[in-house]
Amino acid sequence: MSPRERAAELLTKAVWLQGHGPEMAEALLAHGRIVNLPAGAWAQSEGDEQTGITLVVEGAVQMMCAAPGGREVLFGQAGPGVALGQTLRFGGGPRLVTLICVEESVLLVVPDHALTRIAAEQPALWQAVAALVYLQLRGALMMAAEALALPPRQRLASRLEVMARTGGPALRMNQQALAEMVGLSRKTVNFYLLGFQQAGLLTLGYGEIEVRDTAGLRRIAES
Amino acid sequence: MSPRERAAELLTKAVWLQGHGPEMAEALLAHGRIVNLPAGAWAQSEGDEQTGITLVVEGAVQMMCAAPGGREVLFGQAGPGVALGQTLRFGGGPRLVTLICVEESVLLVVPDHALTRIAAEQPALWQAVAALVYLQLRGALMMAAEALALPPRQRLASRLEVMARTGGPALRMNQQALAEMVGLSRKTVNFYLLGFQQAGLLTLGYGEIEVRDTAGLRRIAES
DNA sequence: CGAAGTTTGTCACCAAGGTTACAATTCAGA
DNA sequence: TCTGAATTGTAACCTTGGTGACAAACTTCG
Repeated sequence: MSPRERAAELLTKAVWLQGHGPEMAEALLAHGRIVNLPAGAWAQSEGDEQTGITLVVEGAVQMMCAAPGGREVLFGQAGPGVALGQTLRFGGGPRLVTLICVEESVLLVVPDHALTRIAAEQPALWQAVAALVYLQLRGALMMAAEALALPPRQRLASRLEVMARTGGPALRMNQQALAEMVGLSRKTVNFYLLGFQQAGLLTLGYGEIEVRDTAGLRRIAES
Repeated sequence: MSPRERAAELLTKAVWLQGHGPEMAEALLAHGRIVNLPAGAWAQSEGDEQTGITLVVEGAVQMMCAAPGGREVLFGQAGPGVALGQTLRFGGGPRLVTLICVEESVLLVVPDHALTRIAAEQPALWQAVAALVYLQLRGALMMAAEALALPPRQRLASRLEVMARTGGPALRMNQQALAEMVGLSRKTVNFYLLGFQQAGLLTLGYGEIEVRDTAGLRRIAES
């Protein structure tokens, strides 16, 4: 299957496009651009296309976010089907999220001006964009709440459960990256991961974590 | 000035409504409802009006969010001018944010069905909603990044700086609430606050914090 | 196969925040 | 004015996660 066909399939299944008919997905495909990127590449780095909607079609990207003090905080990893919406129009300031490919990836990029053009014919596009941003808001808020209120072990379990649920049970990331995502040291993450493995909740590999029992992880997160 | 006039003034200044002309603010006012609530009251608790746009006109509300384990996490406080958009349409699940008045407050509530009605005449409304949600997303992401990456002292300074910048220098909240918002114990927060006061960055009162030097707080947050 | 680089598992030491508790202060209402 | 509730300031003790370092295991590429 070609990347474009794959993107079309992902768009038809996207929650934020439900109820808008196939013509909107087609418009996004028509006005968007398929981008191939090698591992380690920065997405969204060229010219005015820094913002708009980005859909991960194949591969995986890490999501980084700027924090005070010039810190770049790794806060998540996204696989095929995940879309990100961002724009410079509202509120100004620099780009919110930076994407970095952790492996060879294919993205569908629909820049701001393309969105404007689509909206000229399909005003409902903004409703879909609002839905997309709202989904991201939900995720970000949950993450913030977890980071503020959950103790380390529960926090780790919760994030593993979320990532396994949204991106499949096989998580391809090393423990250093995972540690950054939950705000802990690698040592601590390793310690708890070994415990989870002992309990049969997951299997550890080299640069990989296979989640085997999401319900069990959720139970820990809620404890 | 009547609450309705005050709401109109706040709407005309709202970032997320810029570029949409006065008729959109008027429509929100016309289809919205002014609600008076006493201290301690739950906002958004009646019937189908649980979601939509809520604008704080007078007073102050605390924002809570559900975390795993039935925990309700206090993550912020909003004063006049702050708007919240949320909806049950996308992604399902329970309401994202719960509002509780910390003092007698006046809110403008524009429920989902009213938004739909306004959008029938002004399709650009969804663009404004997308902008509003995007503003919230920015805030939530920054909060998550801070919670994950900043050490306690920097985290506290950063949140104080943000709240002083968006809601005025006089923060009316006790140290217990502040501690929950930054994910620390009251003891630790009290310790750092006394240090900040010593450095002349703020003044502590009974249930109140007067920020005097936001630049200084930002310097600490970035250190 | 062999070498280089990455990732994991582990250690001892240490700093730092959490817990629990209590006294002092401030405020609100009778 | 007086009383009770809420809030702040503070203490001792203790758990727990961070730091820095290093060996072992794994992967990859020549």
